[in-house]
Amino acid sequence: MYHPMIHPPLAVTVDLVLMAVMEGHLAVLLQRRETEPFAGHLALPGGFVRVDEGLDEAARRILRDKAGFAMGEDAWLEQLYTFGAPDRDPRMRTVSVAYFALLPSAQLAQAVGSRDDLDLEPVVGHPEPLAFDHTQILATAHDRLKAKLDYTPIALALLPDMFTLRDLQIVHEAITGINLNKPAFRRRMIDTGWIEATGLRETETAFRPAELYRQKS
Amino acid sequence: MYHPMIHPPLAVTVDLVLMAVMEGHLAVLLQRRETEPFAGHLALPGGFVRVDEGLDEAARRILRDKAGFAMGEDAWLEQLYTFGAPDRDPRMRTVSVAYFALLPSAQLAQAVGSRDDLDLEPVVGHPEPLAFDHTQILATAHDRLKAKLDYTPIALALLPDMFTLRDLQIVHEAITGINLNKPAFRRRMIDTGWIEATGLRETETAFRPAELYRQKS
DNA sequence: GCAAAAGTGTTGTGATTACACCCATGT
DNA sequence: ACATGGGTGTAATCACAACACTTTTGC
Repeated sequence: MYHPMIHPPLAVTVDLVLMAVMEGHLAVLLQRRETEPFAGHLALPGGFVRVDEGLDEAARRILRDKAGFAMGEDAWLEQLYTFGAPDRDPRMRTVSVAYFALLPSAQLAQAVGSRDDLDLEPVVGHPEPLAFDHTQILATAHDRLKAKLDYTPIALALLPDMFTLRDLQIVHEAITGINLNKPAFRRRMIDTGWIEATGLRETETAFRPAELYRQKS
Repeated sequence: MYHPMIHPPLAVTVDLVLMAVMEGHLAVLLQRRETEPFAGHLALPGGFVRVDEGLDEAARRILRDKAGFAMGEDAWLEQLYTFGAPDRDPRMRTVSVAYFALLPSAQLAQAVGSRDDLDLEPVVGHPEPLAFDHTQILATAHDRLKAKLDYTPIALALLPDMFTLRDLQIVHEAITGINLNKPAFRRRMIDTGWIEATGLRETETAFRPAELYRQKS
């Protein structure tokens, strides 16, 4: 059934779409390529899957390499889609299992600040074309994020442990690009049961401080 | 960056979850294995991805091999998820890109009838464990199908070109396992805009014949 | 007390369901 | 005529959004 001569094995990679919401805009972590092909272009971070590690494991390893050890553990990480067009990498036939990961902006900013090769770019209205089929991968990740916003607590992965309802609304607006009605949004979020009030308040605010919420259970 | 010695390539396969609704029950196409490992177990049909073909292309080739040429073209085919645990195949490290495909029951029954090695089994309450991680792949496919039922016209892929609203309701009930209210279901389906009345009627029915609908546009 | 943002009450609308009923057809 | 399933009308419920309003805080 299986003959290596007839069915040569392929290179399998993981590409990572690591996103955060910074100052009201959805941003993605990119890496400037120094070698051909696509030298000088921005690309998603990625790497080869090792023979003895699973796909999720490989994705988490790459996440730790880019965002630092501490962030790797509790970040939202989810398989996105697998891209395998024969000509997607001019060097060789590769199949790339794309993952997307979400981090609070503070953690991602800290990780990027300490590295020269990493770059945060806006997801929407980004002018520069990415290397390989990474523009398509990024679009797929953005679509998936938009779709899951309404029926999963995925947005909470983009916020710190405690956050205000306004913070949460900003995250939603950044991802969908749609401005939401404040009272409707508040009640919709509270009704989901995903979050609970802490009893604590914002500090160092110019005006009335808002209540801090946290993820439930 | 890429050293074949350090990053040996992996075997990449496509596994196919080919489903249909037969007599009110969701069924899946399985193949009895004759060789080790898992000899005698039922398994999803699959095959290796060739170096010069894309993933969708490989999935469609396998679909044609199993269901016959004519069906391969217009069947619903969609990438499901990629499974790559290091020990999922005891022979070697393989990464399997799972696809799911949908066919009208008449077409699938015809394809299976002409082949001894193929078998249609119910998806729910199937007692026999499948080979490899195929039980998990099948469960993932069933979940995906349930989820997409409400916001895509995916159920129409399980029906012939013309069908009654009762047929469509049976398909929905078979997939979700939930009995639906007839008038509510009718109107919900018509309001989606996915289907249109043809003006034609069922024939050879014992009682009042129902109107035939077809997919719009 | 004023500005600014947090938070709530009220109403309207659209989607969906449940139930009851009428309609059309073959025997 | 009647049994059977197709198809429709009506009312109740729910989710959600829009808007106006009150409340709370720092200056």
